[in-house]
This record gives sequence, structure tokens and C-alpha cells, in this order.
Amino acid sequence: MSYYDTVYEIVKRIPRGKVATYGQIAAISGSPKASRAVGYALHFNPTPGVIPCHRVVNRNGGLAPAFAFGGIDAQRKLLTAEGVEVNADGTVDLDKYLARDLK
DNA sequence: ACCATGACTCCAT
DNA sequence: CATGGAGCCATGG
Repeated sequence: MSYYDTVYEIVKRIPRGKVATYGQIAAISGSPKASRAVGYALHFNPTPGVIPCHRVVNRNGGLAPAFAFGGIDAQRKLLTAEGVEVNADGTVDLDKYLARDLK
């Protein structure tokens, strides 16, 4: 699972109070279009608590609807606690919270 | 190498 | 706005 390891490393690098998109992680990991594989990697989530998967959002800035570790509301709560504003529809402002300098 | 799967993304209806 | 189909990639059988 070398590719997945890369994904985990990147996710762990996301600064507190910031978020990253699947496409962003995919690009940094080496395959800009492997967003699907990235999501799959997070689905495995081998080390919960270590990997902040709640900071990973889709291209629209929206979090996973249901398959998340504890539900979208749990992620919303965590993100809010870190300083990330989450909209009622479960999306975040990428213009402000996207970790552009990640990498 | 082929097929099936999936926390994605784009486009059409 | 909801739903569905097609394309992308990595993994496992």
C-alpha cells in the first residue's frame, strides 16, 4: 500500500484549521486524477485519530455525506473547533481554508 | 492482464 | 437541485 501511505502522509500534513481536497492530495501524491483512489485510501483509515480525515473535502469543499468516521455532523464539529467555518450544507470556504501551500 | 469496487469529478438529463 | 452515466486511478482477487 505505498500509494496509500503517501496519501496518509499528505493528510497528516494538513495544518490545523485548514482543509485539502481529494484532487489536491491526488496531485501531491503524484497522480492528479487519482482522487478516487485517495478517497479509497482514506476509507481504509488505518490509524483513526492520527489521520485527520475530517480535513479532507471534495472539490466543492463538501465533506463526505455518510461514510465518514462518525457522520458529517461530527466532522463539522471538529472543523468548527479548529477554526474552519462549515456551512449548513456541510461545505467549507475553500478560498479561505484550503491548504494551498501543502506539500 | 482482466474484472469489480469505491470517501471522486465532469457532464447530461 | 436530484439522478445517472462515463472516465479517471489504485487495489485485490
